[in-house]
Amino acid sequence: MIEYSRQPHYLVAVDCIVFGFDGEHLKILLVKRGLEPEINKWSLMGGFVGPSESPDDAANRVLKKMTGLEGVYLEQMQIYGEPHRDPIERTLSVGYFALIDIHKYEAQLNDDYEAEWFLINDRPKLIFDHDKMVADARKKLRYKAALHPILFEMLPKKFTIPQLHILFEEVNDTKIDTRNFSRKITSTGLLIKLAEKDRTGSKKGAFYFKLDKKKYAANAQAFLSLVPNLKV
Amino acid sequence: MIEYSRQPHYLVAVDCIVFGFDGEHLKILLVKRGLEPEINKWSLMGGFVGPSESPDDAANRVLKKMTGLEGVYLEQMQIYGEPHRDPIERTLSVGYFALIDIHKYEAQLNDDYEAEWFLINDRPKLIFDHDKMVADARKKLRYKAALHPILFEMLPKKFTIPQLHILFEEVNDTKIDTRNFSRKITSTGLLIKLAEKDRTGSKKGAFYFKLDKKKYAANAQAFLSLVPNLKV
DNA sequence: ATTATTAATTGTCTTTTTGACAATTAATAA
DNA sequence: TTATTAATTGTCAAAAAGACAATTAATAAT
Repeated sequence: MIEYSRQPHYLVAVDCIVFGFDGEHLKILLVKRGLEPEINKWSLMGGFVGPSESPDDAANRVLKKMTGLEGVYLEQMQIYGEPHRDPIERTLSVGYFALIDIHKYEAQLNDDYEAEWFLINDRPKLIFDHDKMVADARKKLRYKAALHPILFEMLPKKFTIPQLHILFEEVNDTKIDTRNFSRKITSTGLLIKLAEKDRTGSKKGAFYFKLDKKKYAANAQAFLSLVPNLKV
Repeated sequence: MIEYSRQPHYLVAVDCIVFGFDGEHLKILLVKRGLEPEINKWSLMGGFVGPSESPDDAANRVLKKMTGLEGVYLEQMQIYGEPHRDPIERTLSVGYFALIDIHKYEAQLNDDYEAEWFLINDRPKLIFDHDKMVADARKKLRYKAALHPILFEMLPKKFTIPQLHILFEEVNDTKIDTRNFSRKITSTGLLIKLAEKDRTGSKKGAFYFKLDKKKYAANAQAFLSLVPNLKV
């Protein structure tokens, strides 16, 4: 008969892959680790799950602490639980990916952490199994974004179709036809065209759009097939 | 500065939602819990994660122990980590769902566990948050099965289109047009028609099919849109 | 003032896929 | 030989997808 008391206990942590988009490229937010082992090495932002919080709570707390942001789009990915993934002591980590508007993020000065954005394709080697986590997160982001309208989370409230287009290409690492993309994205009914134009990118300027919040909430779980020739 | 030693440690468990199909209805395999608290109450099959195994290892071990089956289709769902989900001591549980061919399962006599199949829609109340887990698993099964050819895992090696049809209807809790379903499922190229017929269900008999293993392996990650008017 | 330039926006056509719908076929039972 | 039952196959219209290029709105250059 199994008894609770005989069972081993482990540390449980969360690690967050924070994605952002600077208008050109997909980026992730990394921090310099503030504790041994591997102190001062680049790492995902993470922390241990406290006694009175769920892993989801912990992930939100960590994000708040390290980015200053609340109410961030956060999604549980999977658990990383190989016995020796942390060399000091067995620690299971719940991986999350987060999507944030890079412009909202104001670096929080903090003695323990220095956070910095890196191009997803040009980032330093990370500690432990964090490189695997990033790879998994990217895959899952691609999967999810192909079917659900979540990439808006990485754009400002007002955005243009060309911005959205580049973001989709960046996430899926593929070229998408402008005309077909435009048709698809507008046919979702999720976008509301504004009178204002963004004139920073071109002479003609591109119309701003915003999300139809109501329809977005209603369609958050809808499948939308937003990427052509989908193969994941 | 955070130190490992100060951090709290928790029990980590796995719980498996085991789905099966008897030819008519979707079923789940439940066990009578063999330890306090809630001893002898119906529960998902689960167990603690041992010191030298990953959660995936633990889930496979539990399944092997309680069903006698190895190499079962197993998929990590999410972590259940509310602080007080287990009244005795904080335990985080990794939820898995498994798909097995109900006919392969031979009840393993075991002092600690009595396993039994229940109709998914007519099952006893479960302990802790296990009812929530079942609901989540069902949702995820539906989601996954709508896009990936995984339901074959619940059928024998030789199966008929009508069997598959009923299974899809059962999982999605909806009627699917026979003709359209047949067209779609065969157009995947995943099925190989056999010469033999299953004569148990009708006078005419239905041709057996088997999976094209190679194509199945290649398409396991492909999107297939197998369910009409998909809304998840 | 006119023209050149640049990027945003819009449009057409064909092919493929979907969804709605019913007739035919292969066996056994009457 | 006919009735019965479930499996199998077929058609058509609508919608979606994919390939492809012309037009437009602005500014810059002449």
